[in-house]
Amino acid sequence: MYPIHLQQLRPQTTAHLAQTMTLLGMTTAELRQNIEAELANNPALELQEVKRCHSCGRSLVESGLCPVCSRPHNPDQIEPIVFTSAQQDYFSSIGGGAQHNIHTDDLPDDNIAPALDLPTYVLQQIAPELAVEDRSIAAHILTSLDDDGLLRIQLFEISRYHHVSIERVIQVLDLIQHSEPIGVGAASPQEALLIQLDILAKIQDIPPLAKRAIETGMDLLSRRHYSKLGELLGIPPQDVEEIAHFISTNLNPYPGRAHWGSIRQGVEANPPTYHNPDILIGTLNQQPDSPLVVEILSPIYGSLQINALFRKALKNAPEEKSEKWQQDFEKANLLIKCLRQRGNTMRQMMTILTQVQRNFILRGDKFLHPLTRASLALQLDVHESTVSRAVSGKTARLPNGRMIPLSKFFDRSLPIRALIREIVKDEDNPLTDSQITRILHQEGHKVARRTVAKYRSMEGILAAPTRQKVAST
DNA sequence: CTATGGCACGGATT
DNA sequence: AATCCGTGCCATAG
Repeated sequence: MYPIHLQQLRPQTTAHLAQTMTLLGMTTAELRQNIEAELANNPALELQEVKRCHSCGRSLVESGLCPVCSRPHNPDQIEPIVFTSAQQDYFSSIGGGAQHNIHTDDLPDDNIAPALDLPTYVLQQIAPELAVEDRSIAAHILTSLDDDGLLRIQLFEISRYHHVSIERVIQVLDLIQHSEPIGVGAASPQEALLIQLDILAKIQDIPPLAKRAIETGMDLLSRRHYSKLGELLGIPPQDVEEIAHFISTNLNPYPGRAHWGSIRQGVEANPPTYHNPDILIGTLNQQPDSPLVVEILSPIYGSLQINALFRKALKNAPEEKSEKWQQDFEKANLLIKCLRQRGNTMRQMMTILTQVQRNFILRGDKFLHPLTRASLALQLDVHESTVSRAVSGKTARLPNGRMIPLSKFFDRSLPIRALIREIVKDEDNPLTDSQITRILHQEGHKVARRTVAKYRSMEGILAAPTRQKVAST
């Protein structure tokens, strides 16, 4: 149905097949570790580094404007960033200083950005605006972020450590807080919300009292005591509800946290994890009807190839080394091939996924198209397990900045859960599960009453009798 | 008596 | 083959 012609590469040997499978099952971050390990102990493998734009991570051809992020490139900005030793360890261990972009001789894959973790990601954005002297301050701040992307240490500690004025630290921090994900480096969830709100206010209308609600009624807000909050602000509960809804859909108190959050039995049970995206999905120039742009992030930065010297040496290798070298050579070769294969599979998969799930990506949970891995495998003409592996563990960042696990594309229950959320939101007085079930049936969703109850609790919605009446009748 | 949540079973999915 | 998920039945809470 969909024209895909990327099928040229088929695994030929069992070894090839096996390794392709393992690589496919890996996250970009895991893969990076693997490649780095392989680079370290296989002399046949060589990495040709590529200079990259610090703001968007694209490889750099010449100076001038970066074609992607349209910020000025000039060679001065490309100099390596220097950190104190501890930070340097950190950044190099996560690959911040050395991200590499795979490509092999005949596959110039240049529109692949490196996979980043939070500190590196932010750093790259602010690098162009960051004075060289301030880099160590930025690094200090970024390495001190907690898992939620919040800065829990005191500012004066930083200023004292670097012997600079606190104002300067604040300047740097400000820069950080205003980059993606907006609000990173805030001292508290509250502050993060305020920053986000501020920025949002410049782009669109926001509820007038949203700011005061966050400032004065933060804990009421987070505990969902809307009626009390209403009293505090002097407005009816419906308005509070509206504000709360606005906040929960547009703002994120934990900027570093992946947004898909823990949906387990009502309460947030499992600790939220921050994942680096493996895939970025974006829209071209914000136009709603423009095609979706998909980037499959590459684990390394540079091009991976067989070392030419090694190749030469292999031809007239000493007898006792010959076999070992040959092995190394084949291993390296295999790795490169498999990586290419992996990228290929991912690309094919994402092509279809973005076509099928376009509405979901742009318009939200309600529009998720029911899809199983099996049916996708059929379209791609690959084995089901291939799709399974390609999906497992991977995460994607949507155009609106939300992070979702790739498996969400296959979640049957999602659209129905979204509907339930909506139904309950609009209800006048609490609807029982069976009533909700009836409404869903009218909408054409066949689900059992019991199932509705499950979804409802998954969404953190209380049972009907416990739910407070919203309507002021 | 009604609405819910727990447990467990079977079919689908991976 | 293992796991997940929807569903039915039943006990219990209101």
